[in-house]
Amino acid sequence: MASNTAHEIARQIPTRFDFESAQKRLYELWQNGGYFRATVNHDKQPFTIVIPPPNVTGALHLGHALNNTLQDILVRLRRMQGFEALWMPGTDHAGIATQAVVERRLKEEEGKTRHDLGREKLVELIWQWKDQYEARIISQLKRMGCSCDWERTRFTLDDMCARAVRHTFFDLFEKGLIYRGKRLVNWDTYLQTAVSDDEVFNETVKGHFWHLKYPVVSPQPGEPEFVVVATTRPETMLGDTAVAVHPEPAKALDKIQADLEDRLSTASKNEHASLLIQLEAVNQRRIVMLPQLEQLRDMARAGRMLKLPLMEREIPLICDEWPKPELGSGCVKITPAHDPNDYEVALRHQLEMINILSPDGSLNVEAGSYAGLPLKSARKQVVADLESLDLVAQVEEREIELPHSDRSKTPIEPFLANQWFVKMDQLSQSAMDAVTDGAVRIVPQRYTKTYLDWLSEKRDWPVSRQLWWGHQIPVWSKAVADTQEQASMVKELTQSLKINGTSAAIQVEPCEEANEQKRVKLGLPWATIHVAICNQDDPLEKLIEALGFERVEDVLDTWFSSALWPHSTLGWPSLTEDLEYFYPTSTLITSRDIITLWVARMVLMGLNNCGQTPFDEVYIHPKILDGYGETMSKSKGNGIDPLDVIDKFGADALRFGMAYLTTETQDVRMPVQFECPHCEASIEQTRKNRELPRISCPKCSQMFATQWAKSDEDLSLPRGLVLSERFEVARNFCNKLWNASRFSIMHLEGFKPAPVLDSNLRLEDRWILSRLSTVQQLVTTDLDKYRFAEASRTLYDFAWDEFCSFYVEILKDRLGDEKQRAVAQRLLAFSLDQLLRLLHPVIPFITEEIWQLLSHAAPQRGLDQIAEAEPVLIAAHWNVLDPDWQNPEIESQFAKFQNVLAGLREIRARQNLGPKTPVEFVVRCSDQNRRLLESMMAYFESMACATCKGVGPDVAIPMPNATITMSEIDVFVNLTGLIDIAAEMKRLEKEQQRLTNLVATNQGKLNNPSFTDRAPEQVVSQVRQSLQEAEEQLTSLARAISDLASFE
RNA sequence: GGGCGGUUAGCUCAGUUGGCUAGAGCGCCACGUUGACAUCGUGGAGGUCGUUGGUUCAAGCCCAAUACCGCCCACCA
Repeated sequence: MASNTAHEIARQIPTRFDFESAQKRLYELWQNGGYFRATVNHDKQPFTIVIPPPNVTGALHLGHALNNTLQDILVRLRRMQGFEALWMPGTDHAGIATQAVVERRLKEEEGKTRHDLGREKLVELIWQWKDQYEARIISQLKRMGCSCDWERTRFTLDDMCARAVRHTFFDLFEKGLIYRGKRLVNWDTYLQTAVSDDEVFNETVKGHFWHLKYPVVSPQPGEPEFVVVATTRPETMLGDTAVAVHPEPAKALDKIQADLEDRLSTASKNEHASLLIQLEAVNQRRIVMLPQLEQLRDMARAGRMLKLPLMEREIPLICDEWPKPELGSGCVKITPAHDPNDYEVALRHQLEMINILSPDGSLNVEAGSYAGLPLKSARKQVVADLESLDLVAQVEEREIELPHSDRSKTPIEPFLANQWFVKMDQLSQSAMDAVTDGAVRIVPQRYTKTYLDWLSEKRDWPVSRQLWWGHQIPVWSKAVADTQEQASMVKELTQSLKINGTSAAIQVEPCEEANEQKRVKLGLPWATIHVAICNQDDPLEKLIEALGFERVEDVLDTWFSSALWPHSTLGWPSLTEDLEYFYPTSTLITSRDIITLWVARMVLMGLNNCGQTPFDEVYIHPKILDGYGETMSKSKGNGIDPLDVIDKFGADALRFGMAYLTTETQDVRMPVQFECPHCEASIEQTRKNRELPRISCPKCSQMFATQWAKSDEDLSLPRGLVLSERFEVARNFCNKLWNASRFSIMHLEGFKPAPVLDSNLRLEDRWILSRLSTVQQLVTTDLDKYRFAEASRTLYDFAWDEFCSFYVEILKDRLGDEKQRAVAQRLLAFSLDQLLRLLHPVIPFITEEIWQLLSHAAPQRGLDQIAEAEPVLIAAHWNVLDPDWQNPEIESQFAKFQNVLAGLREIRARQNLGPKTPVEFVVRCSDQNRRLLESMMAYFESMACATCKGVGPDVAIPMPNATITMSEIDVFVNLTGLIDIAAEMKRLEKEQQRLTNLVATNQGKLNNPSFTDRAPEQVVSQVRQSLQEAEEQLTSLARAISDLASFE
């Protein structure tokens, strides 16, 4: 640019913000400038956020957009406030999820399973996948404007995290807080791994309820020939090792009855009926079933046996409290290896546990002739065989809640396996204390209950996964045959290898089968010796492997490494400067579904490893749902891609939209629309059309494809974007800001910086400064308290309704006046500067762009002190304006001007006057108000095309007129030659009605002695004042009405 | 079964510790476009705050009951 006059610069500013090119350019400007970098700086206070690491399974969705927008808003705010702000980025290896995705692709594309590849090859393949998706995720975060310190980017499986994982594992192992045990696990037969309870969801499916008859072995006279048991999974009967009956059926029924009666006494009407029905059922059962159950109980006590059909095995009838006498036949078949409750029963009664399932979901040798059959066929076969033996008493149709794996979406089979656990009692307690003591504060507070309830169960955490993708458990194990071998092996390890020092530890796990005979019969070892090694590639590994130890194949649950995230990313276990300075982190921003899985575990691991909680505060943000209140997901087709929103509306609009929606409630609804790629029409998404591969646009009748497009024909169609109109608000806001700034900069031609003298400030200047200062304070406290929606709303209203609609409009006049221009320019540059700072954390791109343009036109600016503007807004200071500028008196004076203006505009609209039709008016008011309004006269002209012909207590009232009455001010618009009397009369009468009602309610209040006696004095006087004002206005109005009537 | 949210204008949502006439955006209606912005401007219509009862001088807000919608946890041989 040869001559950089402000006007020329401004002329080059397009009327619309070109966000696409600006986003790229500005992001590079920030990144290359090193503004995202955070380093230890003891002159500053640290502010740290660790990103909830997104899974490397795929792309970011709208939930991520929300989560990361909020984090970036806080980080940018704190950076501007002068904190050393660190936002630690990274991704999560997401064990099961990622391996599942890659395996599925391997199957689809090459028809191979992981076993065809082998562990090493598969892991290598997943690393490639990870690189690709990590890059994609990071580029998405960058496109959103996230100001992470990218040089620190971590991955939960990188060397730094691996080191932290091994140290943690070793520490817990050494303390005896990690152990191996045989447990029923949720077996995913598709992925062939155990999944935790948290990775299981229930789905209601249609199923059957089979009632099976087990013959009693040599029944005595009077005894039944069969015992009936019911099951939804008949094939599991092959692994039955007992049938149980309640030891005290009568007592149990009594208790149930007592409970029901207890509840009946406090029940609501609705419950009442259902309780009565239940009571009746218990009574029935007492009559019909009790004798039978007692008989079975006696048989069980006598040690009677049953014959397990098909397997021809004798199994005992036992007494246990698990079967509920009020349900079914009152008897339960016990399948210890395949049902969690039965497992507990088996432990109590030392029953044999027969696992009939292979890892791939087919039956194993324990299933006798059914071995090799997949579960489904086994079920059919078992039922058919039992039917042919007439051993099926009954089959019911029934809806069954079936557990499914969250990852593979296939049914879960309970399965007995060796697993590793973390003992939770102490650790949980420490994490509970951290929250109850206030060391960690959860916002909104209601979520502390979720957190505490879950932890208080103190259930041990199963941490092993039969996967290849993850941190392999650093344990080497060896079975020993007897106590001598055990002793000599332990001796060997401790003496010659000096294990049990700082870097390796031993655990001896005795065989879970206490019965020696059974143990030998089952071929189980005497004990297993486990050695955990702390450091990677420790030479000790080779040495113990030479002794016959084998490394545990399992990997750790992903959440194990995630739990270390706040300190592992800062260098723990080394006591780095970073760790010392940035830990504990300041706040964690996440969604509520991982409060237990992640937040709680981070707290307890942080306490265990660092002795300090990992963060001071946790903010839980809402979930985004579609217009039907359903969660968004790609599999439903209602997911909005944040990149589509960025492409269509810009990153700032995405961010503003997100912040604007972040209220205190649990969920946010976002109606979803397709956008026709041909005509840009917006088509409301319904449950039906969101499942279609192609949609015909109702506006232009052309077809477009959706994410479901599979056929070549559909794929050849252009794809319709999935968007929400809720981002339009934000886009429009950005546009408004852009154009107001464009106007401002255009009018900074000839700008000369100089301090603005107090005497030069007009009412509107004091007003905007008061508002700016107030808004700055409001926004700061709102953001401090995570009230993102309120902060955004305040900014939106201020920027649009006050800065644009009033201040800029008013300045138009002064900018056009040579005498006033210089001061007006200084004020305009200054207030825009202030506004941009306030908006920057939420909408960083557009504000930075305007900042740069503003600095071209007005490089030095200020109010009382002139200074060079900071070169980039991202590094500008947040607090500039003195709170002393806040002035309620000025604001209320300005409100009078606004009211008069609004009144004039309303009359114009009512009289249907074009914007250029001039009108004249007079104002009747006190001298004080006269002085106030006189200073604003020019603006009535410029903003309402209205000329004032007189103002004061004794002005001559023009006739005919239109009147606006307000407190202490009456405005009369001269309507000679213009008047639509009927319209004006209608308006006046409506106003009269409103005031009459107001007078009536206020009078009613004041006539009520209990109100005047009991309400606070302030409230009473407010009502008195309101009444007085209303009455005065009513008087003026009555006069105006009669005048108008007489004119007619 | 236990817990947690929600129900305010046609739609999506605000509404601080109870206190003047319950607000916004979108949509709708009317008018308006040679210089910041039609992604705009000005004005307007539109609400018995889910229902019932209670506390209070005063309830969208507090209490109790109830209906519906949603989420989480547990359990169902």
